[in-house]
Amino acid sequence: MFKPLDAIFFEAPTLDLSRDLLGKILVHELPDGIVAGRIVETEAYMGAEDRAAHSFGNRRTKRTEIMFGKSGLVYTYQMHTHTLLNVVSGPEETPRAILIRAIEPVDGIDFMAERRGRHMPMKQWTSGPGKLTKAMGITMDYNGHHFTERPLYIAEGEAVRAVSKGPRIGIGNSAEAVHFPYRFWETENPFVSKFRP
DNA sequence: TCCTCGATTACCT
DNA sequence: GGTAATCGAGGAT
Repeated sequence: MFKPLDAIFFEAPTLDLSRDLLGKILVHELPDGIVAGRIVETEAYMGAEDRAAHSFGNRRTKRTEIMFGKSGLVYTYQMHTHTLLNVVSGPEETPRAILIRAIEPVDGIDFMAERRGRHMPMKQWTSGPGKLTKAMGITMDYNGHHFTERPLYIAEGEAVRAVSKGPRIGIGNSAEAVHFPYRFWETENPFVSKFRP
């Protein structure tokens, strides 16, 4: 059914990879079945030169260590009460990452409905970085896992129709980096996260 | 040790 | 539009 992409896919330059991830399928294989969603929104964090990145100035700590590893690794971290999911990018020692901000549910609809609450409109199940990890059952335990390996991986999907780009969300205290156009999304896809005022 | 704050979300008014 | 939730990372002391 779904098959992990080869590791070479993740070796593209970070901004190219951010765009290439759109349309790909994020898959989580669980004992009870498969949960999968098509990636429709991403944000690039450009490491040493990017004030909004955790690894700005090559800051190397227990938390950011994984970003210095090879491309395609999973970087998860906690934001308040939520888990956020990133794809490590760039060669080793270049601490870049791509935040997966939204997916469009493809498989495991019942599982997602159960986890997000059956009364919530489907549009709101996965339209945000914290929402999609909850919907798909992705936890901090996957930090350091690789996206080419089961049970959590990225597979080929239906190509995007059109791509938009613009400034990233929620990085208000990042000086000049606030304006960098590092957010990518599929134009007019209803599962893209809403801009936060 | 102590303090501040966050790559968010949901619920309140 | 405002804010609580909720806790560890990161920097200051």
